[in-house]
Amino acid sequence: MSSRSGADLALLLLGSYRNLVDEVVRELATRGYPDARPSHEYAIRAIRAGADSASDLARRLGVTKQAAAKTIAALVERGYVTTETDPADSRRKNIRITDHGIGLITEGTAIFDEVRARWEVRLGAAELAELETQLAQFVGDSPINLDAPGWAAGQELR
Amino acid sequence: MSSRSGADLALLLLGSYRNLVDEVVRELATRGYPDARPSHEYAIRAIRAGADSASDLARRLGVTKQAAAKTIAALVERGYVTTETDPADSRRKNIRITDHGIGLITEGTAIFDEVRARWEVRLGAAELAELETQLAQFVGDSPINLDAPGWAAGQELR
DNA sequence: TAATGTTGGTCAACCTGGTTGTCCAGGTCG
DNA sequence: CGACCTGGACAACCAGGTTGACCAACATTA
Repeated sequence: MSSRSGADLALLLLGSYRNLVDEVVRELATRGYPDARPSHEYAIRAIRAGADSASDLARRLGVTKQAAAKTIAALVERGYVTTETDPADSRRKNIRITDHGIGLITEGTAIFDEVRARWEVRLGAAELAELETQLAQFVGDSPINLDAPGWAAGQELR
Repeated sequence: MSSRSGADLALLLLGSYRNLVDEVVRELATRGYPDARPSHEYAIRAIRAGADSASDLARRLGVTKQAAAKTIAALVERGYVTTETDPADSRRKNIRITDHGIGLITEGTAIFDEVRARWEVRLGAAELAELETQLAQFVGDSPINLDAPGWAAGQELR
């Protein structure tokens, strides 16, 4: 017999995610990245991981190339990346991360880890590690590619 | 030292949520509710819990009343609720849940619980319960009202 | 080499689920 | 009565996706 309902579980998962991410976005804003959205972080990470063109990024993010192109446009606009046509293949536009972009994911990573560390204090290291293992099980058998958080958009803070 | 990064933790939480909800939506579709979105479920639940007008629902969901009105319009369109102006206060439009709407949350609840039960089998009842307790801690100290999942929208399955 | 196919990018239109901002009709209260 | 809430609706907008159509550039192969 369940102490909680499945619907509650969903809300708990989503709520935890929102808490974590909101905290990061909020903190990022105070550290000189006021216009950074979660999706920007994920996108820049994917680019750094090797997605050097729009189509590439699209595949890696699991979204259409049009969506990826929009994201890239936003990143360019905010100065996180630059693009220039590939000299070897003039169809491609190579993406390069700027120092500002590097700064964003560096700070982002740090803040994520800080928040996680706070959770660790509250929960205990072993417990948090186990929680992560358990979550990984749920995600692991997923048809969805975890490297593809197209669904990672999130909304603005209220 | 963390075996995982904070950013990974975020993805785990989001991924688990997505898995759970996608499953429910998918199953709901096969049971006669092909156009049901997660937000519909949450909204109907809120209505059932006492939100009998648009402004009411807005407050309960933590969104603007315009957003709530749009949601209600969608629910009406799909036949999950009906509205009629309050005889006592002709500004208000009282919301009533139809049988179809009741069916939706009944089935929805059942499916949520089924999926949770599967997770319980995989993890063990005690472990899942503990996981929920831990998550509740993260959510518990939140400024965000858990009864207000305005951020519960989610996207279409791909 | 020329024809055919594949790939990268872009434009345009649209959808969902939100947001402001403005406005008014209907109640409430002094 | 007039001065204020409050419920609802209209319009415009935004983010982050989606389809669909299309073209230019590279790749392949007869």
